[in-house]
Amino acid sequence: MLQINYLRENREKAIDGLAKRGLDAQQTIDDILTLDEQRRQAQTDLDSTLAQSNKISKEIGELFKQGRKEEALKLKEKTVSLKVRSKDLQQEMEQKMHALENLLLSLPNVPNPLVKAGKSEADNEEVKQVGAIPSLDDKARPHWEIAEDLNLIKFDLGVKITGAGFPVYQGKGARLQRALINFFLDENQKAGFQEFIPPHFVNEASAYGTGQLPDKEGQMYHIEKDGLYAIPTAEVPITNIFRDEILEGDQLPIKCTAYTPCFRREAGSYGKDVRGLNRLHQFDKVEVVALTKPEDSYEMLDGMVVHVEKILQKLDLPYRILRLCGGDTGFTSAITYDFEVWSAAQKRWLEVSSVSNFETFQTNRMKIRFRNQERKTELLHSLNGSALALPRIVAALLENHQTEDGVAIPQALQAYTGFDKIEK
RNA sequence: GGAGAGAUGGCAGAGUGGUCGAAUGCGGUGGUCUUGAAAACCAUUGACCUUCACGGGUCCGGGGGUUCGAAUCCCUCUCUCUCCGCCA
Repeated sequence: MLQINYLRENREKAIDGLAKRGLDAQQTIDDILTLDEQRRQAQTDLDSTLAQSNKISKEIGELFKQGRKEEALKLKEKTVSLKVRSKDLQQEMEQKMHALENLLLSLPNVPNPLVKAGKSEADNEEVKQVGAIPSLDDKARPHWEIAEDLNLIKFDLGVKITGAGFPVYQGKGARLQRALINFFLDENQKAGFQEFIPPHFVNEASAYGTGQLPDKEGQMYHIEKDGLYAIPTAEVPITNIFRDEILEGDQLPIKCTAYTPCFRREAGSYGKDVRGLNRLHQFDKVEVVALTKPEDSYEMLDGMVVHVEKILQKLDLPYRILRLCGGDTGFTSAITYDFEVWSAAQKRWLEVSSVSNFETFQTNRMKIRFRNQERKTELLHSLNGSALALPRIVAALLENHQTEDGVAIPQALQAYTGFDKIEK
């Protein structure tokens, strides 16, 4: 949620910025500013009404104490009109506040100046591409064939037990999964991210905090009886650790990492490009989350980008980095870098990580603050990224590193898998 | 699942209708003293809204109610603890 202060002072900037998302926000922002004005007026009126009635109440108390009952009862009558008035003002203020908040919630984050205007993924900028794209012959097989053939992943078995999009990993396939999780966590830890194991279900307040609710309700699995949601990413529980907290300057920056399974309903995204591991309802991901002072967040963002790059390099996977255009940048993000690895058999890029700076968009709603130099509370910046999402990494590993009779395991991973190749 | 107790400031813990944003202790910060530190002493120390400012307002788990007035009374929800049952 954008800060009302920011909009008061940066009306033009916000309108111009949001235009890069293809959004004409002028009317909404002007409505917000009007409501803000009205809300503050109602607040001031309410405050002075309450001040009057507080004063009278004290006087009544005083009179009763002195035994001057008559005068007290007379004074009581005066409060009647004040009471009515304060109730009205209270209602008016709340109504303005809700209207204002609803409009505020409807606005996405204002993109960073680096972000280019654009409608869709076609307009994303390629920042760099690293690693040679392997030229496999036409015999190159897609990962779902390799996985089934080598008994690594059973898609049908998942359908039997649960449903489509819930694969079963087995044998070396399961071991590879565990190896990758440990490898990622170790790399993140070496880079200074503290490891967490959070709950895999969150309550409503947490889902609102990171912005899954109210909009993306249909994307989460919901356990109605207990009011809980299965997490779509570790970002949700991890960021919520700090909800309503005021941190001291010397605790910053905060860097966390966590492995969790992620659950997504992916409603409406059936059909193309969802075969095999490309899109699942349950998948594994290792996430990194950071909280920084406002002036440090872009340095942190750059550091996180470099960090993810290093991991991909260790896995010998060709990758490219995209800076998403306005239209493709997520609702809550000010700037997002997507990482994609080359899928040798599908002959296309697969997104494996998304690193974003949310600035104060998340922390505003969650009230994640720190005490600045003047000892005043100030909102922190929040960032997160995948380091990394497993399924498409596995897909790329199987496809890119396939051999005549199996799959070769990258050097860096061998200490974790305990084997250097997978054969039939 | 059954029975009971409770939720107050960073923590501990008073407060059962009026001047209580809230005693006291600990902790934090600043200072005095000291070569330095400790101890001691002094001062200070919640968040939010509003105002150019003075000031005003809100917040004692959440929501609602009674009252001129609620941390204090009533209703309701959530959570925590103790005992019993069940259980990885």
